[in-house]
Amino acid sequence: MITKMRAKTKLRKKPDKLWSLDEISQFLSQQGIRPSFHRLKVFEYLINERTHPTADEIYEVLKKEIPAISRATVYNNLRLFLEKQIVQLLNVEKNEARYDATLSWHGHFKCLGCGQVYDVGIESLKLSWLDNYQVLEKHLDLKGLCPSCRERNKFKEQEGLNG
Amino acid sequence: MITKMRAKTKLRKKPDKLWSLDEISQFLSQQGIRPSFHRLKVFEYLINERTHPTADEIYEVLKKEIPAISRATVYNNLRLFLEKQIVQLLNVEKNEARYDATLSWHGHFKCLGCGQVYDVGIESLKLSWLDNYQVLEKHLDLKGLCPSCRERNKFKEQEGLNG
DNA sequence: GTTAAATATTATAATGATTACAAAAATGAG
DNA sequence: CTCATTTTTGTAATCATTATAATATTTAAC
Ligand SMILES: [Mn+2]
Ligand SMILES: [Mn+2]
Ligand SMILES: [Zn+2]
Ligand SMILES: [Zn+2]
Repeated sequence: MITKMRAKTKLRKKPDKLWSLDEISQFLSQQGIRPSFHRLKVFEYLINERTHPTADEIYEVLKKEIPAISRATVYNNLRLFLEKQIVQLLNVEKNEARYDATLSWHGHFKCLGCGQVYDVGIESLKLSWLDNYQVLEKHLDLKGLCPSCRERNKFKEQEGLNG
Repeated sequence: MITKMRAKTKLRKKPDKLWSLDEISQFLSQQGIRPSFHRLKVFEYLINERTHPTADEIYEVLKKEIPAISRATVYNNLRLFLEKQIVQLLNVEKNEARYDATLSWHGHFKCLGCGQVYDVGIESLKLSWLDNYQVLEKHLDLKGLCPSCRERNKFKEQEGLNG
């Protein structure tokens, strides 16, 4: 009964403690990025929601609180974050750039049913013959169906087995 | 002297034997795809060159031999190949769809210097918590510098170590 | 606190890869 | 050969993103 701790964890999880605007402001300053208001809000969304949003998703959400915000501002700031290397760009799906403020090495799973992008823990990865290659970026991208979408599609799945 | 066979292999390799148009025609027919001439040539390029080309690269090459060919035809046939699942789509780089007729599980390395896309062998990959998820696609995409581009950039690399 | 320079934001135009569309050409069964 | 189906073509449309130039805001100097 003592072993088997750590229950099975959800793949995408909000951070335990949300970042305050003050903390974000400090962090951006440390990184040599001036903490303008819109900029703070874009980063806040990335770091506190962790939903791997597209630029447009961020724009649509922020527009509710800041009706004057421009789509270009969101794109501009995301580009800046990429240059400064405080967020990473995900290309799980073509024509759908998504952004992630988590930089530690992990993979992504996109559900083709609901469209959500989940984090995937990577326990080990062994590659052949990369001596002398300088690896600057690594991306592991999976696609498929999450448990609930799979449940909803059970019928089709079984159909596939026969047909 | 008997051990240590198999010298270090290049990451991207042309197939040992090129496919003839006849063999390709047969293969497409088997897959329920009618082997029109342009279609054959597009697939021939993918299967015999193995350079992970973009649609436009294929178009530019085929145009030399078939001046009347249309860019739309290349796109149409690539889309058909994807639907029929005889090629896979690579999203290593955003806004740069590349196509690969090798379907076995392997990763890709794109050199940021010369732009070439190499195959990477995957010896093992262990993921956490994907029970109940149905994985339909897996992509491992790396970016960096290949040995020769790295050599050419040695100066900059060392600069980075100091500055 | 005014002023001037630097930076950020905005609205809109431009880009570029891909797709949609409709007409023309090629193919194939009968 | 003839008609129906498929393929190809050329062009227009789409859509995410970037470029541009004007306006607004922030910062630092005086
Ligand atoms: Mn992530
Ligand atoms: Mn490959
Ligand atoms: Zn789902
Ligand atoms: Zn290179």
